[in-house]
Amino acid sequence: MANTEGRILAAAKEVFIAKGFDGARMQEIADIAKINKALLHYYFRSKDKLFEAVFKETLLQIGPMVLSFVNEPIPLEVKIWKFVDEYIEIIKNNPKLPLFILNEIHVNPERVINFLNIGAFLDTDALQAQLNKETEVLSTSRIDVKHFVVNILSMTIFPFIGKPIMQKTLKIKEDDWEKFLEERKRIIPQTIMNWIKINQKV
Amino acid sequence: MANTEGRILAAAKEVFIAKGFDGARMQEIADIAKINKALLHYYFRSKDKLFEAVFKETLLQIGPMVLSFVNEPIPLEVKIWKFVDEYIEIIKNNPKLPLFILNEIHVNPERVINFLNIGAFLDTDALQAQLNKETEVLSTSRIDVKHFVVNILSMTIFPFIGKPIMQKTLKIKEDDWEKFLEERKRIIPQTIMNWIKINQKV
DNA sequence: GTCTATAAAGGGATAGAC
DNA sequence: GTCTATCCCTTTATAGAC
Repeated sequence: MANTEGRILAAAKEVFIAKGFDGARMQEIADIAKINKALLHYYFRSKDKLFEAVFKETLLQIGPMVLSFVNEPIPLEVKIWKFVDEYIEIIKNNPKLPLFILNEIHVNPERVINFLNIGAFLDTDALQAQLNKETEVLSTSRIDVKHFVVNILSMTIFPFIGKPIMQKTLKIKEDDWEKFLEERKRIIPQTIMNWIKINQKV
Repeated sequence: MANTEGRILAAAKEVFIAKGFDGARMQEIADIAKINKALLHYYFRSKDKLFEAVFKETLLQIGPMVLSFVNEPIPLEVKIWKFVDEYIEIIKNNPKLPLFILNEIHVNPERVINFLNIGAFLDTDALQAQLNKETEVLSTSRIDVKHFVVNILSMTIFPFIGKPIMQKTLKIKEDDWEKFLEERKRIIPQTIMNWIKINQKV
């Protein structure tokens, strides 16, 4: 059967993301990987080590992919559209990932803190410079790069994290969720650009 | 000593929020409440029942408080400012609450699904009507209430959920966090209002 | 109501055969 | 590499004294 280590990692990823570290059971991971518990420990010494492998792999997979072009010299508006579009597509394929990562950081910072250097490089100074150039052209007041980044990330990621509540509160049926996400690809850049464009000079 | 049940609930809330249901230990709750494990089971039959009590109480406490004025007939811009301001203040006092609630919904929907009716009433139709009136006056194209609500909630709540990553990526020191939140009280309404104001008619 | 002691089950980890 | 059997610690839950 196809390589065991790969199957274990895939199964572990599935269970850890669905249940979190504390809720995950080695037995369930073994069952899904179609092996027994003992073999888990043969490949990865402990639950901690297995989690570490999964978490590291996940961050390496998702981190750089997204931010690769953020530091590149392309027009601001294009950058925003591209970022939102790509990010939503990626998370659509891994909708539970953001909450999983954020929650593990929360409940056990010590366990994951070592890997947080891996993803998420962002040249804030360069981005702030690009923002300054943009607002200069538009003759509007400056935009703080911190709030710029937080606004975009928030509006892009939060709908996935809060999906059940969003669906309930706003009466979005599961069939309409995909359409809703497509709308957001348009709405988010629009919201950001409009914010920048009429930000009155004081 | 002050009423035991209250101390248990307070201790349980603290531990459940910090560690999640799966990570929480009855022993730790007992220690913090300065009683022994047996007494926990005397007051609340099981860990599940105790969690249920805590979760329900938490939702009841936070849900209606926030949305009480959202359905009221006050000007849109005032409503936005007030909402963001009050919401940020409330979460500042319970910064771990949003992630806790969202994660519990995620890892165990069955356990919490019954209580989700409690909070979060929102008259979306009325709010959509108010938005329509606003864009009519401004002669801009209509705003979808779904994205309106999601945008505001996202930008308000997400910074708390992603605090460690925000701090790291954007180099916000702990001392500056409070200031950062104060800035957001101004930035979020501004972002939303600007979005509405120059949303071009097609 | 509150305690100590202990049962009962769960779950991570290991030994040892093949 | 893979399995079965089992160890042993942790954790929830209960029994029973005071």
